[in-house]
Amino acid sequence: MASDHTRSAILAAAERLYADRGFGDVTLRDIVAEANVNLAAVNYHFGSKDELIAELFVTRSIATNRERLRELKAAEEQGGGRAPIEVILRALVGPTLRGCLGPANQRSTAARFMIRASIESVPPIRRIKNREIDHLRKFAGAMRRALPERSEVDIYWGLNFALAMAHHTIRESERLTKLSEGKCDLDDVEDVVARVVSVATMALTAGKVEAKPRALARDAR
Amino acid sequence: MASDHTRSAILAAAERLYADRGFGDVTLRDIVAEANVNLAAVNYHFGSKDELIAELFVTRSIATNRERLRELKAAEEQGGGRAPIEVILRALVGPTLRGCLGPANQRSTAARFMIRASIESVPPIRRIKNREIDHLRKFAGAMRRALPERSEVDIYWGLNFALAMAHHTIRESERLTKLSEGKCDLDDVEDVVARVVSVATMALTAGKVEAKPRALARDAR
DNA sequence: GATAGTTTCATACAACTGTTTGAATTGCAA
DNA sequence: TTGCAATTCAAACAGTTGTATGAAACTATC
Repeated sequence: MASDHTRSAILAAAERLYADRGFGDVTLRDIVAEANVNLAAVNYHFGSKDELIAELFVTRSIATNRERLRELKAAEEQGGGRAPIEVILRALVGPTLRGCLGPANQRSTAARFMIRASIESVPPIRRIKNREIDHLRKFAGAMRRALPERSEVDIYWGLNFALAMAHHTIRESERLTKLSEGKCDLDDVEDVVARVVSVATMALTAGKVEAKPRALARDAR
Repeated sequence: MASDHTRSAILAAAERLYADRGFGDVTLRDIVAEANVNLAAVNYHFGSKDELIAELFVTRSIATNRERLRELKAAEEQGGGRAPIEVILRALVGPTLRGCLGPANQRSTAARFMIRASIESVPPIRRIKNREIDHLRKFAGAMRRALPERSEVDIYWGLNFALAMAHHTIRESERLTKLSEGKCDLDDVEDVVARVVSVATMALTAGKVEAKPRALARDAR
């Protein structure tokens, strides 16, 4: 077992480099140089480059998913098995947005890595993403419970659009800032979350008689 | 000038291969084999691999942009310089969705190539995408004219969300089909367009007194 | 039909990639 | 200390990549 120092030095260096420069032009030699370890160490500790990338991604990925499910479960328990749709959506997109947006200087390496992973989809990561469906199904279930009168198709479309707005905003945050000449403040994460949740909620409840007219959910939770 | 046959054979072969297998694992040697031309032909006719990719992308890209602007202009002229927001949004997302969705067997190579370009963002393509901002500004302008009482920030967010839903749906169409077990019909393109436009419209008009209560815009245009 | 310009071709190049090897070193238990 | 396994290391390997070269084959013009 030993110190494990080399192993974690590689992980840290790889995450940092991938976050900064993307998967495309970071080689194993760059990583080992940054980590101050020998080239062969990567294959010794991880087996292959792809397995290193996969380990980085799954680690961050299950952390996000756990956070999502924690919020969802708390909300459903509090509501006796049925949570308001806004809160479900917030549990879905909140952790990702909070992880990936916010002031750049205080954005964690982990967050920047996940942004990269979302922009440049590299094979080992794509393989893992495909297994995320089961996770999403749990949210679809919660949403169905929250909106029992809504058709399943509409639920899935709402889920799709919610993820769309969250991921696209992360992925294209730079362009949105430039396009809006800074008027859209991507650093105000809670505002972004509120906007996404609000629009997704409208998408899911439009054309229905609402139990109670809701505010924009800007200050929910 | 000569026949230009080699040049277009390379373009066609490259587009086909990139569309099918992605940028990641298609080499120049694959392309020239598919095109039945010599390896050196690519550098002779295009200068470099990146310039070949760029030419493919800009060609398809300006075609889409032209189509978008044509629809936008037609709508604004018909409305005396101000088009309804639904029509503007339809001009924004319609061409892309129509180009990239629909029954797979009748999906053009060009469309499949653009989907790839949207999934795997490779450097030469990323550079071009960054110049797309001017194009989007024209839509932001039209949207401002359509919704003069709306704040600029809201306009940009609405634009962002509209693009988000369209692009994400294209990019993750496979996953949405799987997640919904086929219940979401991605082949019914006009339904997808209507859904995106409808949600984006709600995002842009919510909280305002609407001139007239609108239907879901499913049959607009 | 010679000439000049364009295009094709086989081949080589140079660089870089992830991975493997086998010896050296380290750390720890007996 | 001795012995053994785990780890590190320098070096090489094998493969692939995009690109360059210079001769050959065309093509059209005069």
